[in-house]
Amino acid sequence: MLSDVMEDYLKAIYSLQMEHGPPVSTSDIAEYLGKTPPTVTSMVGKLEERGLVEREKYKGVELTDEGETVALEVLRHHRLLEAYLTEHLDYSWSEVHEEADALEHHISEEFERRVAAALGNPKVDPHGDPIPSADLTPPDSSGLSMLSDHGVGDTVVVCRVSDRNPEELEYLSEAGITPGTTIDVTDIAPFGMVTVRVVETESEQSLPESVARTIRVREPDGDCQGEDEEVSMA
Amino acid sequence: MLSDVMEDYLKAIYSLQMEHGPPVSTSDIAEYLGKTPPTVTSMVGKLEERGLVEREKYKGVELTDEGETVALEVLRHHRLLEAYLTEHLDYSWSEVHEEADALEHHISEEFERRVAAALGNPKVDPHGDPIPSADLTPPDSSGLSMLSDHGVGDTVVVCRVSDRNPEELEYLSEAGITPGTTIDVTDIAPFGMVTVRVVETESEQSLPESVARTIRVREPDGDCQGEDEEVSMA
DNA sequence: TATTTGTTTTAGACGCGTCTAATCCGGGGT
DNA sequence: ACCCCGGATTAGACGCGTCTAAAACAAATA
Repeated sequence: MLSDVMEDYLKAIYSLQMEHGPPVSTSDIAEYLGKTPPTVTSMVGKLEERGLVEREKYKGVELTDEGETVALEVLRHHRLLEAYLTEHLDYSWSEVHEEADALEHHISEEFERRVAAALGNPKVDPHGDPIPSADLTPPDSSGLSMLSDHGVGDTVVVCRVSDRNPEELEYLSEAGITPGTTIDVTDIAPFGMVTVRVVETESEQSLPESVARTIRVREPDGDCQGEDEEVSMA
Repeated sequence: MLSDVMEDYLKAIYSLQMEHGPPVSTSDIAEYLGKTPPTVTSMVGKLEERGLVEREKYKGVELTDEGETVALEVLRHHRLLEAYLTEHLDYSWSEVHEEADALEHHISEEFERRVAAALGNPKVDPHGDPIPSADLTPPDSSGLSMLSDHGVGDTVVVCRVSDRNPEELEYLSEAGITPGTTIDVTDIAPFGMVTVRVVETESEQSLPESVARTIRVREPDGDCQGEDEEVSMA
């Protein structure tokens, strides 16, 4: 049986792989999880023994298929919980992440099924992140780009925002930038500031590039890979 | 911050105190939690250092007020979860205990509040156990007796059944013995078997004395201390 | 009172997950 | 080709929660 901590490492490695692709460095994992690099080295050693990651010393680490499956399972729990809390317990958009992090390791398969059923098997969570399906096949996230990769004049639709930072989330929520929102890029300052116009509210918002990098968007005519806008938000 | 494990010990000591009164012995705690006595001795030492229990060496242990408050908090979580799972996620009577045990340590105060609100602040869980109030004052369980303490001819109403054993719970559920049920004691065998007639279903059931001890009952005209039959069961 | 019996505690060990301090690569610059 | 520096790993420690084996104790019995 895997410990909660191991699951956290696998989830972290998965997320980092999604962002920068493998291999994932020791220090990136350490930073992501708030641990020291030696701690990570030691833990990664154990994950390797268990066949959950592949490692090349001094190079970095990559999930095996088995490791990825575990990560997807945890992620499924996390995102189903986020959706459930939002939908049925009146949580706001920015409050759910922490709660889901605490619960994701401790729910049974039965609970997972019932929550999924109560939600009607949603495909995305309230942040727009895809919820891995029950069979844990890797979701496909092609067709999405980072808002920060777009230039002035581009019009895009928001698909996902990162759920890692509650303040950021709060801010975006205030600004009306949520999954489904259409935005125009109106200005890019040289010092890493992106200004956008939110089409729905006619308001302009400036975002630091660090935030723009966490916002995934698609072309106006495209599809967020897990299109299913039935999950509401507060 | 208290660990999950410490919370489990406090909860166990609380339950044992409810059953047999203080002091609670090392071996009873060990038995209850499935640990060895030396493990319990060591843990109890830590709880004592933190002021959560009072201990007399070789005698036993008793919760301090602070320790009791922690136990009640955990118990509140547990029982709210049991009620919620039964009410909103379609769990059956006998399935909820394990799930609640896994989750009780990991929900936030916010979650507790929202679940309580979603249930309409119930006073008892599906097994009939009183849910400690939000202010964590000790619930009063006077007026209840054990079914095993009654004699032939007595008529009583079931208030609570223990939630610790799923099979037992399953059996009682089948037998129609649930909180609110009225039963007559029709026979007591010398080898520890109690036979009762369930008034509602007109059926007779025989129960080993060990089970009869876990069923709390009241006089037909009395009140289960947390009377509030709005929590249903499956 | 002396002994036996059963429970409790002490002693010592182990794995997990974490840390700090020290050492060890390896790639980039001179 | 050499050195240097930043990131990675090893070494060694610690607290937690657990165990087994051995010692200490209390209470009942002879």
